[in-house]
Amino acid sequence: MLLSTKGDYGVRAMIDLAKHEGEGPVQRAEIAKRRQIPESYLDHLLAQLRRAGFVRSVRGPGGGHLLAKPAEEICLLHLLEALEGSLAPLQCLDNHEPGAEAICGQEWVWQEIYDDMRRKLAAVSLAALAEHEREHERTAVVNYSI
Amino acid sequence: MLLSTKGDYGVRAMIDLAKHEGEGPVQRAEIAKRRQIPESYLDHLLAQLRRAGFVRSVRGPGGGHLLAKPAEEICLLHLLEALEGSLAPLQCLDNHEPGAEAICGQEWVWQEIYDDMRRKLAAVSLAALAEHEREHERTAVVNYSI
DNA sequence: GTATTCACGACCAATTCAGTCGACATTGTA
DNA sequence: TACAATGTCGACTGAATTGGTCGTGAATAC
Ligand code: FES
Ligand code: FES
Repeated sequence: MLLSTKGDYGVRAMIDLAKHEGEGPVQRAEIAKRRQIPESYLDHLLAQLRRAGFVRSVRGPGGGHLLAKPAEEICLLHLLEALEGSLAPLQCLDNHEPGAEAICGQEWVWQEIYDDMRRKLAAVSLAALAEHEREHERTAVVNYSI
Repeated sequence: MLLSTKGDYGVRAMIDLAKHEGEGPVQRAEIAKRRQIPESYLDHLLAQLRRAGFVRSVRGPGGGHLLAKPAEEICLLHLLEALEGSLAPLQCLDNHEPGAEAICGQEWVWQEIYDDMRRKLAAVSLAALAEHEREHERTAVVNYSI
């Protein structure tokens, strides 16, 4: 498993914020309910996202959480790296020791896969994810109404 | 981390066997030394690989381990899945629950990355890995001799 | 000043990782 | 036949990670 629930939940929460961009703060309890995340756990994730500069939070009545920057400027790669640390499929791709190739001749395969994955994740913005979800909702409704 | 040391060590061992294909059994101690794997741990991995049908083992003096089928017919995908279980980057890609898209709109991204990764791993055979390593050895020697 | 909301850290149970160890089975050789 | 070399198997373990819960406290709108 490359991603723990932390990454998954964190992205879910961010998609939720993106879908309510420009509508003022969204409360933790709302996100937790809509995205099926334990609220007290979501607390930690939002804290992490806030420290990483993706989220801005407002206290007091009517408070909640908002995107700290436009959804178009947040890509899945940076988001997940903030939540999960490195996404490297193998330890050695992060801190590469010289001479490793001699004892383990498979790094080239994984390096390529890793690069490819990062490229793909970098190409997906939060705005794209939110739009994709809206699109999905529309087709789901259509299917239901038939 | 998608792969634990189990997968990495296991593949290292298999590459070692592939490089000695046709030369009779290779002993655990040799593999462990060459590939820097704790020998008693390697024991478990070889057992797993044997149960999965990739390795044949011979007991007694002069015994050891060999590939159970030609190196060309063993691909990295099946090998790693035997060692690690599923390689899915997220739980939900294995046992997909209906309705998940409504609460977590990112599966499409990961599904694509996953499919891509599997395709790449399936395209790499143990023979290719062994050959790649031999090639690397040659260029390393050349570099050293300059 | 009170209700609402976020902020932060302590704590926890379960699981997985990365092994180690010891007893045992098999087989080639002297 | 005895013995040495080798693989086989399962029990056990310490450390880390995962996926949370809970309680206290701080900010702020009203
Ligand atoms: S040590 Fe890097 S792939 Fe094995
Ligand atoms: S539940 Fe599948 S990607 Fe989030």
